[in-house]
Amino acid sequence: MKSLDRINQEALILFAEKGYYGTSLSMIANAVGIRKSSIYAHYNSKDELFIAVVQFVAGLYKAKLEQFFAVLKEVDHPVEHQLYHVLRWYMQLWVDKKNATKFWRRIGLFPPEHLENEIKRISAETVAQSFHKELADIFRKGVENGELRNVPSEKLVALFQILIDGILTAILLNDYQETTELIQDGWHHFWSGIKAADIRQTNTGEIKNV
Amino acid sequence: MKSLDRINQEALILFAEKGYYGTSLSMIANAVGIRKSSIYAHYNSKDELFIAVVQFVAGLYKAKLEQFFAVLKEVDHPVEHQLYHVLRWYMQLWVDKKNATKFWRRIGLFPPEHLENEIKRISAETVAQSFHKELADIFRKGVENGELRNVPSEKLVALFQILIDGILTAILLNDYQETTELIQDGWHHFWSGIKAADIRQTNTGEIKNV
DNA sequence: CCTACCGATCGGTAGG
DNA sequence: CCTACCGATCGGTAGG
Repeated sequence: MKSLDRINQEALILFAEKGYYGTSLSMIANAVGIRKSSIYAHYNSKDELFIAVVQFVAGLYKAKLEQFFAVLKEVDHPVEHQLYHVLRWYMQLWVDKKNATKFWRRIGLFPPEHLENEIKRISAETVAQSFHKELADIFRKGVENGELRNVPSEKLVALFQILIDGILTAILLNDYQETTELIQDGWHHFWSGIKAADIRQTNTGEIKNV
Repeated sequence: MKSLDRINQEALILFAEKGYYGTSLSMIANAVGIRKSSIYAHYNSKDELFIAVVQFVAGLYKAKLEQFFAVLKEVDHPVEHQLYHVLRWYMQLWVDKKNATKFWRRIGLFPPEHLENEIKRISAETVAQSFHKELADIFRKGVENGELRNVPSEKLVALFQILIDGILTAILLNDYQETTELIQDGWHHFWSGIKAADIRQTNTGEIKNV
């Protein structure tokens, strides 16, 4: 693996675990096995390295997101199944990319303030907007075909985001390894609240895997 | 105001905004208007000051929590109203004590690792356990009197916590000033999912204030 | 990618 | 609560 990639990788781990101010360039260099000053062969400042890591994670999420929704759209599942799979996919991302997720959540909630605007811009342009758009499309379809109650899709996206953030917070706070039950229960009750009234409540929560 | 109180107050603001490593003792001293070394008349180390702030916020939350639930138990509201008021009270705490809430969330999700165990111990002993207990009592009552579906109260507490954390994350991420709509929508859908089946869905979301 | 450095700031101490 | 100071480490540079 190239030295630049190793710097980015170790920087991601350390920034995720200790934050921007809790991570020094010496710590990153030590983790890579080089001298601190060698980092400056690749980046002109700590801020530049940090933003590069932000871009790296944003690009990773963008790729995963596009791939997932492309596959999801190929088959014509009911909205109920589509949303459940979005939830499962999102949480699987946490399991697969813990460092990236922890980093992303940290800089989203508590960014170093002199980089806040740039972080929010990158997040919006690379990930947040398209994720929001894909979700809104699914919800709109669900309202149109009668699967969902007639609620504005913007509102449904906001509610779904609350569910996602709530579950992710629980995972981060309690350091869960096993998230399946949490996701299933959370989904079950969320779906009970948004589905059209003519679907029986006793019929929810029995979703099979793809 | 005493100098010690001013140190605690400015430390809380700075730790909340910049975190443990992003806040230096000089910054705190500057904010108070004293010299850095004067802080050592009150605390023996940065860690000691930080933990004192943790204790202060924990004590604040404990007092608010005990007061709120004492009042809540005086009147015999339906579980639906009780839970909605818990949600409203919790979010009002955010509005009233933004610094404390931001600090509390930061140290809960991303504590400085050498203080992680102590922070979690203080949080559990002072706030988290009793909040959990009060919620479980309400849910248990709701299941017993038939207002709620027959779901273990532990599970209902976890779901309610997801709702709270999801809403709080939305507020922190988007810097909302107006949280009323988010809370009402979130509550509406949460309640639709947990209420007993014989209550009509169209009857929810019309909760009055106390 | 290295050695050798820089001024600034860090948490913390001595002594009053 | 102050002045004066400590060694260690910070982000960053010069020069190879």
